[in-house]
Amino acid sequence: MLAIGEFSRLTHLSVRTLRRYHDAGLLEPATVDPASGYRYYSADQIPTAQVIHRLRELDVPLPDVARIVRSPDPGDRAELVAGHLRRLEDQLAATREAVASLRRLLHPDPPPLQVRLRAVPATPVAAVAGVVDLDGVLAWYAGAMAELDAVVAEPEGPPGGLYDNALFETGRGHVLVYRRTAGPTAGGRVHPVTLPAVELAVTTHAGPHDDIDVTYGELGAWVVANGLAVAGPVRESYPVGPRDTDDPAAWRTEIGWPVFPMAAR
Amino acid sequence: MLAIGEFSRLTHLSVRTLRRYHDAGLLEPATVDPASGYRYYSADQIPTAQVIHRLRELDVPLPDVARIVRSPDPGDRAELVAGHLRRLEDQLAATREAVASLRRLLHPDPPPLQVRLRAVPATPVAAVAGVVDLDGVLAWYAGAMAELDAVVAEPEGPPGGLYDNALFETGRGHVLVYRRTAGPTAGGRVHPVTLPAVELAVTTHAGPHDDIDVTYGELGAWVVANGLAVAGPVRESYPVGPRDTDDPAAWRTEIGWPVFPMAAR
DNA sequence: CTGGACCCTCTCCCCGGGGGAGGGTGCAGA
DNA sequence: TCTGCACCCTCCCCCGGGGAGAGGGTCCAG
Repeated sequence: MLAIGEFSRLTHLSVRTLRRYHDAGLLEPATVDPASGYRYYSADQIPTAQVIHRLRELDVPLPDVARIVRSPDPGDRAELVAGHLRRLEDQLAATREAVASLRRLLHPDPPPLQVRLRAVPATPVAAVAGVVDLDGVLAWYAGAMAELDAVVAEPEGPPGGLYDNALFETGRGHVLVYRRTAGPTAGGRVHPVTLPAVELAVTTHAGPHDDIDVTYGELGAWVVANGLAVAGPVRESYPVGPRDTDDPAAWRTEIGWPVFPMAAR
Repeated sequence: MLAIGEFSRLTHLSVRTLRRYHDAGLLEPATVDPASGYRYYSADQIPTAQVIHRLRELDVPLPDVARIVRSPDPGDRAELVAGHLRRLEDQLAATREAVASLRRLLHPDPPPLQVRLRAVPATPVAAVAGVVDLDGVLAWYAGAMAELDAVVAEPEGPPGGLYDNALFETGRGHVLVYRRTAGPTAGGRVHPVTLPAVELAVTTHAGPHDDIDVTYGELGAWVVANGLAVAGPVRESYPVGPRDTDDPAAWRTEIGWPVFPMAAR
C-alpha cells in the first residue's frame, strides 16, 4: 500500500491531480482509511495511472477517460481510444487550415471582389429544413443533400442553402438546403418551399470554406460602403462544391446576402 | 459605423466575444457613445477581426493576440506569429509522441525489466546545478552540458543528472548535471561536487523519453514489491543519448532511484 | 512524547468564453 | 409625439482541469 505522495512519485502525477482523479471516480485508491481519509494505492494501479496520464496529455476530457479506463472489454476500450484519435486528427486538420488561412490573411493577394446586386423573385424549390448546431452542419448538409438527390429527379441549377444568422451568433440555428426542379418536391424530409423574393448582394467565394468569413467580411464592407444594411438569412449556393470535385481550391460558393437601404432597417 | 450586432454578422464573431475583445483591449470599437456605452465599429476593422479570429482558432492566448495585432512593424508581427506556429509544431510533436506512447501502453510488448540494487559510494564530479522549470529542463540541460564539455577535458563514463522530486510534483525543482573526470572541475557555472553515497535501485530505459514514466512506474513497483521505499533525488545517466545519436529509439537512460528499507523511512 | 513530514478538506484563482437577469436606447410606424 | 420592439448595456454565475494556499488532523521515528 502506497500513500498518495509515494504514488505521486511513482507516476509523475501531482498529489492534487491524484485527489481530483479520485473525486472524479477516475482512479479510485485501493483503500481509503475511513477514520483519517488517507488514500492508499497499490503498485498495480501504476499502469492505469499511466494510461490516464497519456489520455490527459491528449486532452481527452476526464469523463471520457473514466469511460475508457473503466470499460471492461478491450475492444470497446480500443474503439473509444480510436474515436478520440480521430477527433485529434480532425482538430489537426482544422489547425492546419487555420494556419493556411492566417497566412493568406497576412500576405494577401486580393483579387478585387466582384459584388453584384440581384433582385431575386420568389422561387419554388424542394427543400430540407432543420435546426442544426454549427459543428454538425457539414454532416447534416451531406445527409439532407443525399435525400434531396434521391427525391429530386431533374434538378435545375446548383444546390443551395439558407443559413440563419443565429447559426453564427449562437452556434445553432435554422438551416434550409434546397434544389430547384420542375419535378417532384416531396418525400421523406423533403418538402416544397417557396423562397421569398429578396434583394441580394451577391459575390462568389473561391476555394475551401475555412476562410469564407473573409469573403463574408469583404461582402459586408461593400454593402456598408454602398449605403446598405444586411439581414439574414444568408443564401449560399454551390456551383462547384464537394459534390463536384475533391479539390477544395476549385470550389466556388456564391454568397447572397439580403440587403436593405440603411434607412429602411 | 456599425453597431455591434451588425459587426458580429460581418465577422462571424459573437456579440459577447466582441465585447470581451474590447474589454481585453484587443479590438477597440472605432467609437463608443459615452452616454449609452454603445460600441460602434467601422468596416475597415473587419480584417483585423478576422486575423484575431484565426489566431484564436490556433489557441493563441488573448494577451499574445493583442501583442500581435497591435505591433506596428509587420516584421515583428510576422515574428510573433512564427513563434506561435513553432509552439504549435512542438505541441503537435508532443501529441504524436503521446499517441505513440499510448499505443505502447495499451499493446504492451514488455521485455522483463532488469532491476539491480547498487551501492554507490560518494563520488566527486564536475557539476552544474540550478533550479529549473519542467518545461525548460531540456534547454537547460543542453546549455549546462555544453558548459561541462567545455570545462571537463577528460570525462569518465556517461554524463548524468540528479532530479529533485519537486520537479515532477510542482513542475519546478533542483537539477544537477555532472560528469565524472580526473581533470579540472571548475569554470563558469561548473563546480566540483561530491555526490553522496546511496543505495540505488537501477534499471535502464530504452527509447525516447516520452514514456520514461512507464519505466519509472515499473521500477517503483519493483522497489515496493521488494519491501523498499524510494526517496529523491533520482539519478539518471545517459550511456546513449541525444549527444550520441539522433535516433531516439536507440537512446539508453539509466535510472537510479535511492532506496531505503520500508521501515527505515 | 514530541516534532516534523505527511495527509485531509475547503475556498479562491486562471482562461475564454456561454447563459441569463435586469435595465437602458434607438428608431420606425401609428 | 408616443409606443413597441429590437437592440444594446453591465453584472454575475457556469464550465474544465487543474494551481495555490489556509487551517487542521495523522503517522511514525527518535
